[in-house]
Amino acid sequence: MPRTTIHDVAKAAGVSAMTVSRVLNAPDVVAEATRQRVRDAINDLGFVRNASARQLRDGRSLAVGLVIVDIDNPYFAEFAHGVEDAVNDEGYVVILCNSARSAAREERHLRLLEEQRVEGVLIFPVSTATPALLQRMQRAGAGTVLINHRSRRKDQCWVSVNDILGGRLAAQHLLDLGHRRIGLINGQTTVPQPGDDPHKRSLLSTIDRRKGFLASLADAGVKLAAAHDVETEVMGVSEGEQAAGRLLDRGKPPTALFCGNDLLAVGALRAATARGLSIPDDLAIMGYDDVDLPGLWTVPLTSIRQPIYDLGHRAARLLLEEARDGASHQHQHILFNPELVARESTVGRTGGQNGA
Amino acid sequence: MPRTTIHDVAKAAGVSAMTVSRVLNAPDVVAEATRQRVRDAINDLGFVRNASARQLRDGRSLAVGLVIVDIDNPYFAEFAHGVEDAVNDEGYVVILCNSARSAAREERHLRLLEEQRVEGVLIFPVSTATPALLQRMQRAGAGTVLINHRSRRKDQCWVSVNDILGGRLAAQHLLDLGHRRIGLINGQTTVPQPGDDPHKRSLLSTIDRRKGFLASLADAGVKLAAAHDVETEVMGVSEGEQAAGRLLDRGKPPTALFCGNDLLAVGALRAATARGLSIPDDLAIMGYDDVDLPGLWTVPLTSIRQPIYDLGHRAARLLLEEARDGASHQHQHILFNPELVARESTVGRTGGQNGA
DNA sequence: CTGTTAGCGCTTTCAC
DNA sequence: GTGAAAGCGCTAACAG
Repeated sequence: MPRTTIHDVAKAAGVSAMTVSRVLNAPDVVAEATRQRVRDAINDLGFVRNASARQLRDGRSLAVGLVIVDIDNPYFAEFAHGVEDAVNDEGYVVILCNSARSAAREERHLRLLEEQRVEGVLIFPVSTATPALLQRMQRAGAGTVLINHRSRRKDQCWVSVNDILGGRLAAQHLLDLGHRRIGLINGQTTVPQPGDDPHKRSLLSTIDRRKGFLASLADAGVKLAAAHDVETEVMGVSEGEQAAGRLLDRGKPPTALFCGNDLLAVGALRAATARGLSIPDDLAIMGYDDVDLPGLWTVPLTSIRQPIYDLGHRAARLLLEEARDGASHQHQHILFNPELVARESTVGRTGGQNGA
Repeated sequence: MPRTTIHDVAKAAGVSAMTVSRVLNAPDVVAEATRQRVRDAINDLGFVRNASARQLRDGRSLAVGLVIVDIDNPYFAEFAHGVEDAVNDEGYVVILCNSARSAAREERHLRLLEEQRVEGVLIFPVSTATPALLQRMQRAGAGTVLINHRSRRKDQCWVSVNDILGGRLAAQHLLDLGHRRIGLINGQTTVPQPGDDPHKRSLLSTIDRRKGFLASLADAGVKLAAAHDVETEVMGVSEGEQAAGRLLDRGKPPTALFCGNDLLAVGALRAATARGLSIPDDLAIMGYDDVDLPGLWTVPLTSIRQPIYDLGHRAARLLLEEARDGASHQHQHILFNPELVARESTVGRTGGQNGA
């Protein structure tokens, strides 16, 4: 059952293919009567135009690629949501690629996207080879926007959240509450080297959160004790629980704990609760990301909120802009500011000024 | 900066375009020396073949569409994960569409997918107009697989989870524990009518869970009191909390509660805890879906697990199969079985046989 | 083993 | 206002 083409429609309406094309793309230049006849034929035959053919004709593709790191992480779902909304408004379609932190998968995906001649690529880069691959696509006219990976190069757009500021906000909040013995549980923060196994590389955001946190402590003349400074390989609940346990079972435990993401913080809450500590009186705990954790109702968690949906939405618009501007495009670097959301896990039941 | 084409490569390697094409698609039929020369040229020029052109040539598209209902729901993320893995293995790409429960968006997405000439569509249908749209795509050779929507029609593939069985498992579990006064908190279960506002329509899965639950109670000669049978418009935590509150504050509250999904169950846990009830001694609570709720550590929740990733993986493979078979395809209807995961919220600290 | 021809469905350009 | 021709990049079918 072959597809109806523009020529079938033309024949049915007694016009040329060109006229049908015009009805589709510039209806106003076609005479009213003709236009109606063509429209009827389109409906009768159930004609749907072929994107491949249009694309082949004029290069553009009406699709953008989105390469994320972990599809099961709600963070990326929310980001994807923002992207989808933004590009659909413009009639584009999103090709979803889950790199799953594998450099090999990421490269394969990029090749597929390149074959598809997508208008652009939004990517949370994993592999160190990625920027080079992206450059080829850029030269061919595609847009590229890196997310949460402030590239050293000035020749690419990126959109990111100011994690240094986020780290500062966290430290400042705990300092304001009077804490002076503050612990840190975070992911690994060795500076990534080009040769590193991508699976093991530290995320820039993790490094920056620590950096901002330490800077604010230093400003206040407060020291982070080595014993209160723990890093975990994976930033999950059980790792947070173990790390907090080690930290709490030592001589002089901290009175407050900043965790590099919310899952670590949940683990810490769990360890503290298991030890009979009262939150936040014995130990204040805060996280980062402000992820929605529907199960977490016993102790609402103070966190640093990132505007994730907005990040996705803005990045997608930037991408389309770049793809349209072509060579004349000025690469942009957009930095979103995170904000503190104070809840019971640090301020107790009384003072939830920002609580949700 | 125009793209390198197969002809540029041909010229550089001193062969015809056809030979380049063969190196790409059937390397063995090309002489070793020629093959190598062509490969070198491909690398030197950074050639990447154009999917639109191939597609236009032979109809096939190397892309499938995935239309989901709520991208922020982890359920769909896990499903998408399964789909992505399955189709990537075959060199396909996933076009992600978030209908957000809007019939209008869904229809628009389907049109875009049709224009893209995707090989097939995986869809959690929302609009009642959808089956008809899908039929046109089927006639044009695309595969279509409906998820969790056992179509009455035999002319479409579907993949689904046996929610009636799930409801039975839940009831049986609570009955086995000796409960006879059992409550139900569920989403709305009015049978959907074609004319209904899609936003208000009950999900088939919600209806089936109830159906199975009631059937097992009936088999055991146990009645569901009207006062213990509550439906909420939205299946979220706060709705569950309210519903459970109403149910618990009445005369003779149930000793066990089955909730139509895990979020409702979390709300119920919350309401019960707020009233000083001990779980599961004063009240046993169970949910459905077995979603991963990282924040929920105080009372691990008994639930009914759906093989969501597998569902996505299987559905995607079925889709590709259908697209390849063409007219000779036998439509398949696959029903997965859910399983009980017993945890503390019903069996207490001792007997977590399946606990995670 | 390799090359030539033709055409997939659409739209830009130029004519009428 | 409308039509005819040409070509986007690729590959099946048929030579050689």
